[in-house]
Amino acid sequence: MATIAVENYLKHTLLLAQRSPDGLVPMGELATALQVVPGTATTMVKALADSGLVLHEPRRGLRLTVEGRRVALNVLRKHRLVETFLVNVLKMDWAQVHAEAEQLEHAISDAVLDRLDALLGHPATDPHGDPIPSVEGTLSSAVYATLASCATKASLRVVRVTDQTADFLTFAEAHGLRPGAVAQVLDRNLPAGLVTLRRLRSKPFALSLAAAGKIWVAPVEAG
Amino acid sequence: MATIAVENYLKHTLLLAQRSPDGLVPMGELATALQVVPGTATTMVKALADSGLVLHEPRRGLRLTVEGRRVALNVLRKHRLVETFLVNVLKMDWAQVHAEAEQLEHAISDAVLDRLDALLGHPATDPHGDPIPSVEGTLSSAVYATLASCATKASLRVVRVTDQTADFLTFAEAHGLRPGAVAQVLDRNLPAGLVTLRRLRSKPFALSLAAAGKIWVAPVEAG
DNA sequence: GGATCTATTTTGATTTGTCAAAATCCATCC
DNA sequence: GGATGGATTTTGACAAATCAAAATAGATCC
Repeated sequence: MATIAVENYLKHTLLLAQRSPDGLVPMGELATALQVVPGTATTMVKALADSGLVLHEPRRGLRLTVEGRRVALNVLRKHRLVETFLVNVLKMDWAQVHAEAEQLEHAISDAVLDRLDALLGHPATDPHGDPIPSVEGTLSSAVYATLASCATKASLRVVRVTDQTADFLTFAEAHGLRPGAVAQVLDRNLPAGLVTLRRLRSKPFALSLAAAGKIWVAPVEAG
Repeated sequence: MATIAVENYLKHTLLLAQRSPDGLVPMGELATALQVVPGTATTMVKALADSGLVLHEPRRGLRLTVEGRRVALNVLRKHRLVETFLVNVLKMDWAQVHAEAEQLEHAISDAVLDRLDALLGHPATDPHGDPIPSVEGTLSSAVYATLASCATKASLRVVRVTDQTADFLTFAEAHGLRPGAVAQVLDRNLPAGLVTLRRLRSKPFALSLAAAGKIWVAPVEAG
């Protein structure tokens, strides 16, 4: 069975590969994500390649094999279902649950995972709006507009918050910016790098373009 | 923070110390419990002693320090609350949950532990009847009679099943021998090493003295 | 097309936890 | 009171994962 370190390398490779068109992940990005020095990543990736979990293209990067992707998706599924459990059942603060899930994702068995999934009603996304991989190994890759790129004035529904930092999530929570919330962009000042926002019946407030880009939104639908 | 290995050494030391009047645990017992060779236990115990978690009395054994006991109780509390959660909430088979909890006990934070404890209604024992250490670090050490030592004919309530082996728990479950069940010892044949038992309205059945000694019982009380 | 810069790899060392097997201690037994 | 035997400790080795720092490969820039 994969060690905790192996699971982490594979999970982060999957997450980084998602934002790269060809699925090739540079060594440096992986090392940064895992908070190890580059040499450590090289050593480990070579070992993963020997185990058939990744393909290593020296000096270019790595990509997951089918088996590596399978393992990575299973870990990600555990992570996101655990987060959902911690928020929906244990009522924990969504800013904390990422750190908790980083540990638990390596400790829960597939049997427990299945029970949790059933208890939670087979959710499609976690509390941050991140898609939960299915048992069969499919992962939604839907792309949405963000508060930095969407049309102004229209009513929009928040669908995903793509920054797991506790500080950012606490800020978002404080302004009601969690999946399901409805808001509209009042103004976007590019030179100043500011977006002005209003939630239903609340006071307008501003946030940076960088922060706004982390909030994914969709048009509000009937019902 | 304590590593997984350290937590396991301390937890098993606590469990073994409970069945020793002076709290001294022989090296060999610890090594057997942890499934390591004796030399490994010696090495590790010396390291634990350097960290102030145990006292090592060379060639005699080891005992927990106050700090070591504190850590061990916290791990044991996690283990038993997780087992309770897995059985009571996720409805898992009580024969499986010990193995699951062995992993999870090292991955759940104190914050999650507190929420779990509240969700479960602050239980005093786990599904096997093993006492759950309190947040304050107290652990019931109540001793009961067993089906191998109790009076015959009297109605008795099962309070604890002290063998976490999946096979044994499956056997016990099949005969309804879980905490709360009521049964009476019909006969005890010492030369044959057999105990004959009957649960309310069920057919009598026999089990070995060794097996009977693992089932703890108390007099049935009114209500 | 050579100098330079940056990302990556290599090298050597460290920590943690483990095993195999040899050495040692100590209680006990004649 | 020395031989025996079982538990414990010591010794030397190893695997996994990491870091620091030197070496190297590639891209880029005049």
